Order: sequence, then structure tokens, then C-alpha cells
Amino acid sequence: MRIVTWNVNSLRARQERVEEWLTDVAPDVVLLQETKLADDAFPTLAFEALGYSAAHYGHGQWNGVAILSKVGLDDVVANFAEGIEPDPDARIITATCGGLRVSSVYVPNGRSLDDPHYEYKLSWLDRLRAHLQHESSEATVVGGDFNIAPDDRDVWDPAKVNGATHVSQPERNRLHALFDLGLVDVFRDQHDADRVYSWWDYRRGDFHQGRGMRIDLILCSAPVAQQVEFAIVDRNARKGKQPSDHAPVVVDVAG
DNA sequence: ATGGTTGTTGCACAA
Repeated sequence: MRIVTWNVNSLRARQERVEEWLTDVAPDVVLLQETKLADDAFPTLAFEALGYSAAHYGHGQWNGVAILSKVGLDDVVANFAEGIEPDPDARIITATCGGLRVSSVYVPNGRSLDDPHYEYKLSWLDRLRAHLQHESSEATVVGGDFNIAPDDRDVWDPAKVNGATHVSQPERNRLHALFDLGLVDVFRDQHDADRVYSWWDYRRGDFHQGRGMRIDLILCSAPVAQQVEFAIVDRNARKGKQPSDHAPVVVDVAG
């Protein structure tokens, strides 16, 4: 089973590229973030034509997450699970696909450490942990734009961004709290390499200068992580005309 | 130290 995550930075602006990439890569389960669409504007039919069932959660303009699946799509939960303080933004959707409990997440950016949005980011990560505990599946996959670089190997210049949002200790601690639930960052599990990134700022030629961060992650519970055969970031998808500022992450799981 | 770009919406803001 091939599972991918991709922050598309507006599906309206990216539809053609996304469809082309899906045709080339043929994933079974697709986690999208930043669709920037309301549910009634989501192109369900276009994805059905490519063989996918689709579930979308979005209010339009900002945020918006989706799950596409060729292996079934059931028990959809938009927002956090019942009993958890709901998020005003559309940043998480969960469904069962091919026996896996899958979530597509768009973690708040945080902006800067002194911005109220940073506290919101930390609280959001606490609620994500509660959500995953509530779901408590043996076969969990949570993928998306975490807006956190797990460690300094995931940042082009750790000194330049030392302590700033995406690398600060409190948010990294929240990510580790997810690892403590038994979730594994499967790209890192497969590769020790540094300088592999999934996001590059559009400005200053950062992509071509190699200034990026690995902030798009696929976390799997141990029984799934043990079955992972292959994990890459498809850097090529960041090239060419009108790319998203994020590249997709691709993971193959046996069976 | 600053500015740089893209997307959405509206003449700023978020990333």
C-alpha cells in the first residue's frame, strides 16, 4: 500500500499538477493539506475519475484537509474526536482506509515564539495527542504538515533558526509526546541522511540553494512502521512551473 | 539586518 502526504498550498491553484502527480505515482491513500477550499468547492468528481473515494474538511480561504483512498474510506471524523475541545480551523480529518486509521493534519504554523499563534500551536499538538489516544488504533497513520523539524538534521542551518518556531524545544517535545505513543517517523526510521527537506520558502531561491526543512511527516504505529518498505520525499514535485512550496512524502507499506 | 514570493482576498495577511 502506497501512502502519501502533500501540502498543496491551494488545491484550486494546484489541481492540474496534483492530478498529474497522482497519475504518475499511483498512491493508494493520499493525505492533502492546505486545500484552501470549502467542502462544497472540493472537486470530489475529479478524484473519483482517478479512482479515489474522497473526504474533505474545509471552510475555504485558509487551511482545509482531505483524504483520498483507493482502498476504502469509512468512519470519517472531521476535527478532533468527541470530547476534545474542537478546533475553529479545519486542520484534521480522520478515516479508515484499507484497515488503517489514517489522519491528515495541518499543524498551526506558530508564526513566532511571541505570537499567540505559537501557544495555539502547542495546544493544538496537545489535542492531537489526545485525539490519537482516543482513536487508539493498532494500525495508525498520521501524516501531514507538522510545521516542526524533528531534529537539526531536518534543517538547512540550525544556527540560523535556533530556538525559532519549527525547531523550538516545546514544539519538539510535543512531537516526542507522539513518538511516546508508539508512533514512528518512518522517513527518519529508513534514512539517516541530513539535507533532505520537504518544504522550501518560495523566496530568495531557497529551493535551488538547498535552504529547506523537513516538516512534512508520516508517523505510523509500530506494527505499520515495521512493514514499511520504502520512504522518500519527492523533491522533483517541488520543481517546475507553479509548484507548491511543499514536496510530497511517499511511503510504501507491505501488504 | 533586511527582503524576498505565492495564494487568497480585497486594497492586507498568512505562510
